[in-house]
Amino acid sequence: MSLSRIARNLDLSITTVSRALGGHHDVSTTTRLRIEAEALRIGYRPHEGARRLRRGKADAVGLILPTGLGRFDDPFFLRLLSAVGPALAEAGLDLLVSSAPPGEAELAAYRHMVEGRKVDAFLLARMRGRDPRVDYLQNADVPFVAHGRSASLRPYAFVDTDGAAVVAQATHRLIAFGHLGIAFLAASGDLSFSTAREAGWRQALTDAGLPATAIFRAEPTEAGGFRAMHALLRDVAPGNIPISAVVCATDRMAVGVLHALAETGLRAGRDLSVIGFDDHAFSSHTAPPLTTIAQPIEAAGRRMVAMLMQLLAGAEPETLSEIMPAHLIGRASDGPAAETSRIETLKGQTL
Amino acid sequence: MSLSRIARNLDLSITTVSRALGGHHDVSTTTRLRIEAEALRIGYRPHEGARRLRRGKADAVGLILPTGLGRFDDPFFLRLLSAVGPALAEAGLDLLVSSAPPGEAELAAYRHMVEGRKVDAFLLARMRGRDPRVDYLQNADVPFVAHGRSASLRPYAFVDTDGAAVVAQATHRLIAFGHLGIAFLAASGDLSFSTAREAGWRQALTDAGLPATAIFRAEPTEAGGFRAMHALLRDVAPGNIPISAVVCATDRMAVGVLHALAETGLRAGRDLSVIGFDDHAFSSHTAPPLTTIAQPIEAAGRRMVAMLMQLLAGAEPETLSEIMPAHLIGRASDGPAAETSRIETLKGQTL
DNA sequence: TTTGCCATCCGAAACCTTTCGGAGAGGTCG
DNA sequence: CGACCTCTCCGAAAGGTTTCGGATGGCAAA
Repeated sequence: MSLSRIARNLDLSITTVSRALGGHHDVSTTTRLRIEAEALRIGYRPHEGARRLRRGKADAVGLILPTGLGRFDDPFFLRLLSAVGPALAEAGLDLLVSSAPPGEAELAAYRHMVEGRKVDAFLLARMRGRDPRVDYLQNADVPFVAHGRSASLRPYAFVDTDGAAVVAQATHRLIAFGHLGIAFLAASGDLSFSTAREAGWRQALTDAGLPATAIFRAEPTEAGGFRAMHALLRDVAPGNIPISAVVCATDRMAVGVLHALAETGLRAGRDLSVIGFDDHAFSSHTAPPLTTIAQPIEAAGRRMVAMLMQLLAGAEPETLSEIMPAHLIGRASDGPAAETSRIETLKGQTL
Repeated sequence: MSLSRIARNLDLSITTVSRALGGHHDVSTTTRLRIEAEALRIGYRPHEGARRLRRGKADAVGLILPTGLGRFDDPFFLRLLSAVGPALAEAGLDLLVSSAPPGEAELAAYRHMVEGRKVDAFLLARMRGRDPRVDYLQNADVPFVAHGRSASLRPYAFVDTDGAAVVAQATHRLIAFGHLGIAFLAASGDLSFSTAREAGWRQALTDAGLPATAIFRAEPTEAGGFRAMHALLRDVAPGNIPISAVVCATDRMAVGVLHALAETGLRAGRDLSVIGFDDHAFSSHTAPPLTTIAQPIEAAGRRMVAMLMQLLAGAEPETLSEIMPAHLIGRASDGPAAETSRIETLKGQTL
């Protein structure tokens, strides 16, 4: 099971066995062959732990899932994991996963991995506007690649989706449909993906000379979307909804919005247009099927791993960044604004 | 940063420092205090890798996510991870995650972790009827705890949901509603959770003297449920559906079924009753809100970790098992069978 | 013959921890 | 005074790997 065992069996030194198996040049072909045969015979596998101790590297990367309030379900992370796992494995790196709610516990989880030298680097997901994880890791001089941007003094390596551009595109689609009161349902919690998407919505409205005032925010879950839309509908006289379309920061929120509409007897896609973001598996099976935006999560995960390898090979973080395009998928939850709806909209612009 | 550094600074031996920090008794209080102060001063943290090498343990457990065909979204795994992560961390164990599609690649992933001595044990999820992972791990003598049961010669430690009992209960609810043609939509792929749930459905029908013939199967995804229901409706004359209710193996499938119904103009809960399983976050926001079954995933995850600790402490696998109850949540996707539907049902029993 | 070079091999240290088996000092007891 | 015990401490080995700095022997060039 160990180098010493092979060395003993073959009456060679441990050094020679190590160098033979390591593919170094100063071992004769005959010896190398003998060693390889013996290694195969006894089923030798290097002891990763010993190797890592000696090399001073953990050969592992950490990923700490930001648990939400209450239940934690977001398909985003699973899709990221399923792409990142194999890519990392291929590079010979282990993936250490933990989870913690943002806050002190989260930083403690990072510290735990860093101080125990369990990982060489991190993968960060779901960036926040001002992200304490970035500060900590930069200070501790631990390399990392993030999915998403956040405000930070020093640049870092990241992959991001061009949320602003594609949401602007989606908003223009609504404008072309004749909508005038187009709201944005933002995610609470200073999440940068939401900020970027909101900027796209704002830009599109401004470009069209429309006011970007109808913004409301909620937890980025189905329940959050439901509650927000429900509150909006409740506070307003029936038939007098101040908006005719809503762009949601996530598909999950859009599902909640759809539900709130259905409950009030409003038809999504006709009485009110709804657009989501993510194109999760359920999004093509809602009622009506959700018009949404597909972002390349799996590709982003693989790209993040590739960047991590470069970082570990000594590349400078500021040279590593990529913004990936997302694309709109038109389904049935949006459509032309009804005449009445247009009129109501003009009346009730303030929200 | 290391014991030797403390020892050097204090002019003591490494042994003494190790024993002081390890809480052994043969160190004088004075020395212990000096050592602790110095450790604090230089910010000493034991090197996990070195400790593990010496102790011959990895202090880590593996979890390999069974990637599905195509996209991999199932909220189940995320909920499991978010419970398992903190529980493991508290026990001082790391969680190594990877992902692989069932088959040769999956076994290779397990072998990779076992042979590289990266983990001491595994957590298994989504058991299959005849599960090669169980055989491999039992042969390799690696401890593990599974979520779900599977056919195996030797017993193993597991936590499972009592899917049969609760699905029987759900089926009885449908029977009480007057349904006579109650179908089961099973998950393809020899998944044991589906088999158990199917058994519950069968049992309830048999108890009620109803034939349990209407079973069809599909991928356990929204698309799978949609396609299956769509095919069923397409092959049948309108108004002549041979069933009036369908119990789905998972919520995701139920969402697909709901979609297929909506597309055909059928009203779930009135024309056809639908019951799911899992109570995922989106399930209370479908149209109509889904009647489903909540299973304690987070509690199961914590229980699995507790069992794992016992296993690592030397407990015998056959002494470790727990079957957890699940409970029905009545919402709006099921209801009394319509008169016509009852009649049609009697006509079209064969499916 | 000396010198130098190449190919092949190896001892020992290092990575950091834990632990076995003492050792020395001081006290107690007969 | 010697035997024995307790308290406190430590050297060295072990865990498995990598790697620095040689060492040996053979052979060709000078």
